[in-house]
Amino acid sequence: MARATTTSDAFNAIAEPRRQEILMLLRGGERPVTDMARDLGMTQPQASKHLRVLREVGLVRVREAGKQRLYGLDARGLRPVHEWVGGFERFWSESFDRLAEYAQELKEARQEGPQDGDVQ
Amino acid sequence: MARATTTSDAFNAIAEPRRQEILMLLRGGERPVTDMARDLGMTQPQASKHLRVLREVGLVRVREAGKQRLYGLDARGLRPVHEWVGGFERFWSESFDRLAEYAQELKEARQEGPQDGDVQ
DNA sequence: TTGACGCATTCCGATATAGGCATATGATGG
DNA sequence: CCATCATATGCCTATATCGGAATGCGTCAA
Repeated sequence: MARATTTSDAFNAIAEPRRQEILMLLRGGERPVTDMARDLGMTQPQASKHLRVLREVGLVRVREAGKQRLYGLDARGLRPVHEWVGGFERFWSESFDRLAEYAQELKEARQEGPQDGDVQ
Repeated sequence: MARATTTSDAFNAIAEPRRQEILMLLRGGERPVTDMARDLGMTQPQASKHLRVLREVGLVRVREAGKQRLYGLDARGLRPVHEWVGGFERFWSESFDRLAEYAQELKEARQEGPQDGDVQ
């Protein structure tokens, strides 16, 4: 098997830096493809492809306006992501304490038995 | 080119469902590899590989304990992700309203003249 | 020392990108 | 109907997975 499809969910879709840029840009309002491509320093096909992915996971929507296609943000799909990550909030707050805790455990372990240490 | 490396940052690392499961499981405290593999229904090599990725992006740390290697959560790396996604919070709240808003803007724009857009 | 156990790594195959480039498709204005 | 602008797609290459199976390696107990 290979990696999960970029269109499998919001997590995978926003993993790409370029797509993150697009989403941030769209917070400023709807915009046509070529404009975005220019502002973000990418080619038009590149922008179109990334927008396609974002569209497939529902993070952006399109609206036809004459020759142009205005892409707009539909951030609802980011909410689940925010909540999932938020489920770890208390852990990154405690991180420092926990590190100290581990250091402590480490010393104790050393005196008791053989040795150990942080690997990595 | 190919997709960004899974170890390039937390965004890419947590895009994998299996790794999400691991992180969730680790909220319960440190655990040895085989235990996790069993509980999550994956092979030991699979668990080891995913843990390696998580280790490389700093989302977990290891501690040697005799034959075992205890993996523990280090959620600090998730904070930036949470904040980035949080930057869209007001948008998923307004989503519905904005859709209506856009429809409105659309009509107005049509009567005025050409078009433009918010240029960030 | 030997064997069992816990974990990491390596090799393999199938797959899905991301980017570059060329081109097809659509709508618009003469 | 034609030329043009705005987008979407198709094709191609290099690359990095993910899973599976086999194996290497360090630790522990008898």
